[in-house]
Amino acid sequence: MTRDPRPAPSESPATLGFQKHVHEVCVEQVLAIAEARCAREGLRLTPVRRKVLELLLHQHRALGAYAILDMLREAGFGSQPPVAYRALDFLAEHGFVHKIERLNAFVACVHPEEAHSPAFMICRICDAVAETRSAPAKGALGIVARAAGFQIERTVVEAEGVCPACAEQAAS
Amino acid sequence: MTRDPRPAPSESPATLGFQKHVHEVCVEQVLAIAEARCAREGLRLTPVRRKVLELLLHQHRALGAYAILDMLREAGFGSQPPVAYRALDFLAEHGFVHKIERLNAFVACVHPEEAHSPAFMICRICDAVAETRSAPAKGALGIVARAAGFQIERTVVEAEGVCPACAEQAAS
DNA sequence: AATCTCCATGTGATATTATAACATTGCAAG
DNA sequence: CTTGCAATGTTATAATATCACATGGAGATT
Repeated sequence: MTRDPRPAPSESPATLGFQKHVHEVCVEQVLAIAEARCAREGLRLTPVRRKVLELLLHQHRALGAYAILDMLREAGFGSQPPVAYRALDFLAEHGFVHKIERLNAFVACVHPEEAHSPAFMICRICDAVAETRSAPAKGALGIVARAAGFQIERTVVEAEGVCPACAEQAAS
Repeated sequence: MTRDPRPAPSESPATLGFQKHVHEVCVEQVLAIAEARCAREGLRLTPVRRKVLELLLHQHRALGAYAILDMLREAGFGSQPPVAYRALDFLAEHGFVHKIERLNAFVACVHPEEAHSPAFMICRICDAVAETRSAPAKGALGIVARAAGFQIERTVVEAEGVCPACAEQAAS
């Protein structure tokens, strides 16, 4: 059993940054942006890669590589781990998806137009993930790093806690 | 082969926050603090747990659970994964060690006197890890989280880059 | 002292996450 | 056309992590 047993974050019109929104629109928009950027930069958004991005966009939550792999198999793609990992590597390398280190899982990026340092809020109850920006290198950490002579190349910023929907449920 | 093939961070009087220091002193100090705190709070710093903490203190770098397990075996303790993971769980739960999510590995905490939100600088060349404090919930992320209604319980802040020693070596 | 209880440890088995290595395919530049 | 190259497919295996159950030891209870 590689499928995730947790409850999906609320209903299908899910949460983005934990707010309601019309889901199909955001999926289409981001896919269009991704395609445009690939065309512009000479990247190849092949069928597997596109499918993986699409699968992740339909969730505002993190999916493990093996959950993705199951879906790829169902969609008729190869069913061995490297198929999923290679697509994820490509997407992550170009900023279309991010890896959530805390969960060993992946989420679609919600603003792939440009490079950025993401930060995440992860609900420990429903696994919903909201992305926001961070600039840790500009803050206290950046000061410490400069003082120590450490050159920051990349940052991982993940906050774990309870999302508004789950907090409300718990209160009731 | 579960041992890490990377070069150790400089010589044995290693780096703490990437600065030189007398290593034996800091090991002893932290062990003493840990023992005092366990006594005060009724926690049991058993032989395995103490050994794991000691092993980690002798490195200012992250060690994987299986590297630790190898050393435990050599020291005559049990050699199955749960032995290492249980000791690490205990130590992490009480803040004596931290897990570096980016590396799936563990470091000893350098100031276990009190609860804190750690932040790390990880050298991608030598795997040295320096710990500092963070207060991400107080900064930009905290503002976003409050606005979204997200309750932060715990944060992961890890910066990856190049430590001063490795930068110098690369330059030469 | 005997027993009970709880927590820690030991151990075997297995689940989950990730990568190595190599064959195959398909497209595009020359 | 064929050569080269990137992507994909597939087999195998490595690395990380947990489950389940047996054993043991220290303090509390009788």
